[in-house]
Amino acid sequence: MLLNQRFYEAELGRKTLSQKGISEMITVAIVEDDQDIRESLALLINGTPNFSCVGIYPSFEKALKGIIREQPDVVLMDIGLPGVSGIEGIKILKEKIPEIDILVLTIQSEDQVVFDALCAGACGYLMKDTPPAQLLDAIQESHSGGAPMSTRIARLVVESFQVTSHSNLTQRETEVLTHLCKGKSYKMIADDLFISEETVRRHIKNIYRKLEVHSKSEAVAKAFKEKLVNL
Amino acid sequence: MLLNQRFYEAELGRKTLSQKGISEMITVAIVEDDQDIRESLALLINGTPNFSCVGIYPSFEKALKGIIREQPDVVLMDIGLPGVSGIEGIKILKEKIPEIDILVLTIQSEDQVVFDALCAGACGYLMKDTPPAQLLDAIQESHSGGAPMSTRIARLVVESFQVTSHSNLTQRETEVLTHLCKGKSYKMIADDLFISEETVRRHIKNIYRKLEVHSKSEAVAKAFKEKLVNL
DNA sequence: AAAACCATACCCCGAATGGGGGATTTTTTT
DNA sequence: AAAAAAATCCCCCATTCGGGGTATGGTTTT
Repeated sequence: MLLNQRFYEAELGRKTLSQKGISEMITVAIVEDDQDIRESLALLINGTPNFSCVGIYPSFEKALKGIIREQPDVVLMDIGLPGVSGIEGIKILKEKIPEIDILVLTIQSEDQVVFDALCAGACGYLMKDTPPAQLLDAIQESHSGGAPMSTRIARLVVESFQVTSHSNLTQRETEVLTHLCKGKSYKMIADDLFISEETVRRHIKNIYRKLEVHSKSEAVAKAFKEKLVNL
Repeated sequence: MLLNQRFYEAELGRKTLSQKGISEMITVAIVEDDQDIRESLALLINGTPNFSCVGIYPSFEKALKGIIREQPDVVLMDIGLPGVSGIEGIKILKEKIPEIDILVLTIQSEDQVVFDALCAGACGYLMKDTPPAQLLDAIQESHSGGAPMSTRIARLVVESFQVTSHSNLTQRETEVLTHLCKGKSYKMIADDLFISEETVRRHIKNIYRKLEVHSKSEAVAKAFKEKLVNL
């Protein structure tokens, strides 16, 4: 059977890791609404040396109490849960147990979901098609202070740092916007750029038109969100 | 000279393979000022099937022309380079060849350097103590659209998404600040929170005092930079 | 050469903002 | 129960800001 086949391969992989000297017992809790996946995961974890599943739950509501009691090292959390969403669950859990490592394991890969999960406090993000051996590695990695992510997710996260967004602002306008983002007033910007306050006003008018905003705070907010400036 | 010899061989190798139409070959360039490391890396890469080193350079200045000519798939880049820094180099390279994957390989692990490198356009960040096998995996991973990072770096990156900073703002003040960060006016905030504009004004006065700022744009800027709000 | 764009600068005016007071009620902490 | 903190509301006033014009000189594109 395919499932058992996977487990077997995974365990082979783990043996290799064991030989490398990784020998701490890692306790894991699972929050996953699909029964098959949930139980497969539990089998995988309990069937692997140095891994122990200390709780399997079909929803966050049912998980919270047990997780607080068991204090597992790592929680495998689905996102698309009934009732309290995985994202909300992560927030709540991290508030109760700040040092816990929450590893998202889901089929959802929309950018916003990924970022929401990480903002909420997840330490890693894996797609459900992750092979068993890699999943075990990822749990280990989470517990070792890492942040395992599926290939595409990792790139997504890294690219979020890059200022890609080319607005249609001119160089001077970008310069003025940068000063706005430092909280400067018209007058201060004028002094910094050695131009008249009226010119600053003119640039800002154009910036507002191009960004479709109507105030400094809105412009600053947009600049930060869309990474229009290099501070 | 050894360097030229290797370089020559590398180039020959690549051309031959290209002619044969073998496309899974990953071409790599190395920018690293330490000669020992540089040559070890080249040996490792050239000694591995499907990897080919198509240029090794001791500085960015010496690398730029060759990299543009060779168009390698992946560049292994040190940060602490003489002359043009690795960070600057990444920016320049990504501007010239946007699709190139730049993998930082360095001993520096200060948070700011890591973020600077990623902002500049690096697709991954490895410490120099990465074992050879993992380094090769990381190069492969970079080329497959991933973002390989050393354990600690990955966690650092993921944690950067989390709103850790607990300011001394009250709940209501944080709420008001959140609305400011959406670019709302006093009046709009008052309407949203069902309180008078005067109360909004009062909250904002207190926010300014606590954040030590004197305008909306400054407050918004600080809120974004220190992740005081959950947008 | 004409047109378009950019950076510069000025005027007017009403609305929004920031800083200074003071005050009451509710909630939380001690 | 008392004290402290938080949230609510009000007034005054000078400054800043946002939107509406207009204009000139320089560059770039067409």
